[in-house]
Amino acid sequence: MNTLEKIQTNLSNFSKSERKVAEVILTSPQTAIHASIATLAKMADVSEPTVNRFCRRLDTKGFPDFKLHLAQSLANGTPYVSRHVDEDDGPDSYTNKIFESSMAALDVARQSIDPMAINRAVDILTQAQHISFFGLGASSSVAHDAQNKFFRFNVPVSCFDDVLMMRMSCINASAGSVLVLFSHTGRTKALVEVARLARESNAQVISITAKDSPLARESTLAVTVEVPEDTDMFIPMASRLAHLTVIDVLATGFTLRRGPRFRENLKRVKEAIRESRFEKPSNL
Amino acid sequence: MNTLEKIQTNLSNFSKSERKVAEVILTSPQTAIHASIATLAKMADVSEPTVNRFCRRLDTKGFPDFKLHLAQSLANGTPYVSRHVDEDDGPDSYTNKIFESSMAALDVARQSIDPMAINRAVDILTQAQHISFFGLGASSSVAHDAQNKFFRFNVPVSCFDDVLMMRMSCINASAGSVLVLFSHTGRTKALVEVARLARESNAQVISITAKDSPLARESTLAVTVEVPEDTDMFIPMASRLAHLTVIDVLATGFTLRRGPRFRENLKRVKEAIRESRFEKPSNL
DNA sequence: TCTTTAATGTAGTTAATTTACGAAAATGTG
DNA sequence: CACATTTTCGTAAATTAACTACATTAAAGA
Repeated sequence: MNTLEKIQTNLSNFSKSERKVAEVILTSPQTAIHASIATLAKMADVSEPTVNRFCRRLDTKGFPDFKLHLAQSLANGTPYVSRHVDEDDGPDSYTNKIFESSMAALDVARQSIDPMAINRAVDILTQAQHISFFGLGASSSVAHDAQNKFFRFNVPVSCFDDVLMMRMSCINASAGSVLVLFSHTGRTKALVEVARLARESNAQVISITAKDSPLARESTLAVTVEVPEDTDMFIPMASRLAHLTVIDVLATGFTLRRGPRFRENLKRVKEAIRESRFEKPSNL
Repeated sequence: MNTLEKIQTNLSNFSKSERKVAEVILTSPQTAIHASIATLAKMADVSEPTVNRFCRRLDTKGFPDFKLHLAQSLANGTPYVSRHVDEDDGPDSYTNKIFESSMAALDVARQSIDPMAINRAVDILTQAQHISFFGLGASSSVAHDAQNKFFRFNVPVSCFDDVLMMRMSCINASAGSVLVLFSHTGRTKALVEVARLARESNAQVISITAKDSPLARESTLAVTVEVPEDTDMFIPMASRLAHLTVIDVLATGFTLRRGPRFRENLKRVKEAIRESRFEKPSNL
């Protein structure tokens, strides 16, 4: 709940003087955020510490912090909010809603990711002798994408979206093998089983999945991602986007770790594709 | 213009030290709004007055006022700016940059999409007797994802990431066939050729690609998407995300067109997967 | 009415921000 | 290339704002 609404709802819980402060803020919030604690106290006809206590009561660190929160709740220009598609939405409407929900989901995912986990994952990946990407169902395309990306790095990669192949691959895995498993829920039995098998072969298992999930527990390293999934649609949407972005992050970390000379290599890969394309007109 | 964008655009107008401050703020704006001027100065390795001058340069009354503006722009609409990853960025920094760039890219893509093209694409898809998804290279995983999604709709679908298979598939295509081609550039010779072949077989060709590209011209319907691609990295990143989101939009349009009874079907598909998963603890 | 507790204000303390000024760097000029 | 001028930046002092501790008052209960 945003701060302004919070003031509104808690109005009855405040003491007499605190309510005076609340009234002033609700009447002209724009003035409030630019006022000093002294000014505001005078406007509400209370003492400065009362204003301060009022702020603390709203779970803020103090007056300046409170102003920050208030400012944010005032800037309600409908940010990236996940919005549900309605039955009677037109193309224009549902297109926007879905794009906005996707952006909102990425935002949530971003905040939930632990950069240290990313860093450790990059550590492991850079030392890998072979990287395998595994994903089932909707995550199989994510795994394919990862393969495509890391293939460009001139690292031995493979990718499976088939449980039997995964299991066979695990048996042949060794200490230098790194497996990257993608699963939104982290509860797909077959995949959790694969993680266990792989670890029995001393391979390293990195999972991109949900926090505290069976898969996360079964992995050497879990990069946990929180994604708000719109369950109305019964189709995973946002989680793929988040996982793909995690791939981008890992790939970026990988290239950074390898240094500038390595990037020359990427350039050459890209140039190798060029001749398969039609030239762009003149302006470039 | 919001404060964060303003910092981004004026980056070149700042002096050396002010730019250091700008970098710190752009890297972690959330930290910045909660920091004191002293902390921020230390983070940017400049003096406190420099931070203050930086604030004034952005038409604010001073540091506290600046924080207020920044807080608002963080809460507001599109605070995300596409930013390049630096050589010496840490995991925290590049993770944020990439997520933010992705969000910014989706925002640009959203604005560039013509809802009427979406609508027509949905028209065509709902009437299809068979849908094939084609993509090469980085787009092959996009095509796979589309297949996975539309497969749930109980529509005959196929997916190819191999040119020969695509061509064979085109020969066998008929009037009821719909091909969906994914290509960021729209300049991949092989794919443009496939589009032509398909149309010769009277199949409908929908392309998700760049505006005014050879592929767009060769298609029955082009859903054109503009994506700001960070060419520094030599790896396609944002375009896949945008294309996947377009898939989501098309799939959504598809289900809406089919009506509520159709969505019951999706629910059943989802429930069919359930038993392959570990139960979630008790709280749900 | 007295006691106890909660609420509020006063005054002092601490912390943060801003200003004034001077040094250093950068830029332009003879 | 030396010198002058302007811009940039930092140090230190001054100012302002915010917070704490404590005293006082009001309210509630016995």
